[in-house]
Amino acid sequence: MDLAESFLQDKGFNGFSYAHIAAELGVRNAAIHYHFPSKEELVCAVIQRYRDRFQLWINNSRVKNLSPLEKLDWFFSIYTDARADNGKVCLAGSLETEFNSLPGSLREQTEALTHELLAWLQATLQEGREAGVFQFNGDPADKAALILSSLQGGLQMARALGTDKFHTVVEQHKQDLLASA
Amino acid sequence: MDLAESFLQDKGFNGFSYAHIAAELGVRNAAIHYHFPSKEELVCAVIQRYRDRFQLWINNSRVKNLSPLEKLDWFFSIYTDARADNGKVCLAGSLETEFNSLPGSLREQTEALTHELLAWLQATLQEGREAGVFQFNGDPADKAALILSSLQGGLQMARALGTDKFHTVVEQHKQDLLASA
DNA sequence: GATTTTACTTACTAGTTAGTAAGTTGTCAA
DNA sequence: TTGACAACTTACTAACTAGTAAGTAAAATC
Repeated sequence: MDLAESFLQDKGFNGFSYAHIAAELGVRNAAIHYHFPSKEELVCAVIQRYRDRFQLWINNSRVKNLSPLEKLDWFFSIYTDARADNGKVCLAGSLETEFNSLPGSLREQTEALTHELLAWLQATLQEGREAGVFQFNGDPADKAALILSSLQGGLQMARALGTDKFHTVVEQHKQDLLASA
Repeated sequence: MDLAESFLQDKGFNGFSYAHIAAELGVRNAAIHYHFPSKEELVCAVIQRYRDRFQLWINNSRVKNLSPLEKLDWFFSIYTDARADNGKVCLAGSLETEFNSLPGSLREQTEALTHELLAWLQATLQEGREAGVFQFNGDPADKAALILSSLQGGLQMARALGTDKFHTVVEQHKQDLLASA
């Protein structure tokens, strides 16, 4: 599952095969089919684990007790770390790009994951604005969609243009949110 | 080439084959290999055509004489139209997601295309700010990267969450840029 | 100690992939 | 009228794809 997740973020759903994972593990194709009968089930389990992990994180007191700005920094660090790890891309973003060639259950998982990321970001933005730390126009839900989409897109853009381009996007977001009215 | 471009935006580089194009055209695989010996050459030609088309557009007086706000609306409309056309995704964004499994020449093309999109957006933002129409913090290059990344990411997110989510992202950008200081 | 279960292996299938070689047909120019 | 060429076709290859069936060895259970 670690390898599947890594390949997903690296090459996309259509970019890796059982053979790639088997080779890396030093086992045969069939060994993976034993644990995950179909590719759909394998990737489904990977996304589910990713979702569970995110829920665990945001419900953990170590994140829950952070200030809005610290929460945002923590969230950004997920993407910065992904970028630092061989230019990996957000799992949700990778799946969305291939959404139209994805089996049904994976579309649902992708949708659910994206909703969960957005919901948390929206709540954090709202919390920060109410605390007077963040400034932005309009609905927190819209600003959350803007930020998440640009994080996902930024990771992809960084592959063509380098890590710096991604860091400036993150910094620009912070500058926009923290600019005094 | 039209079909290849469409498939690229729909399924990604690893998501379509010669057979898909041949079937749609009612010809055999080999007929496409006759015109484009390798998939790399086919996709390379598609990106080159896309780049040429963009250069033609931005150098055409119909776009060149537009106001900064109208230029921005025109740029956004490229993405809105793509979204409206069966949920297609930005060509640059699609290629960047699979960047790590792309042949060398396609990486260079993707890089060049992204640079050209960014450069035009940056110039337009700068022009708008100098004309007093746009307000934003920091370097126009950074704001351009933020906007482009969120357009690319937004198109992908819209696949999972629907067209509305993309429109709110576009509206949010306009609101941010036009907000009186 | 016998039996079941787990985690594999070897060996395979049917379908798809990009790509090639050689033959066919229609058009157009000399 | 001939010949060249463009645009295909049929027929193929080698590699890869997800997925399966049957066999095996070790560990856990009874």
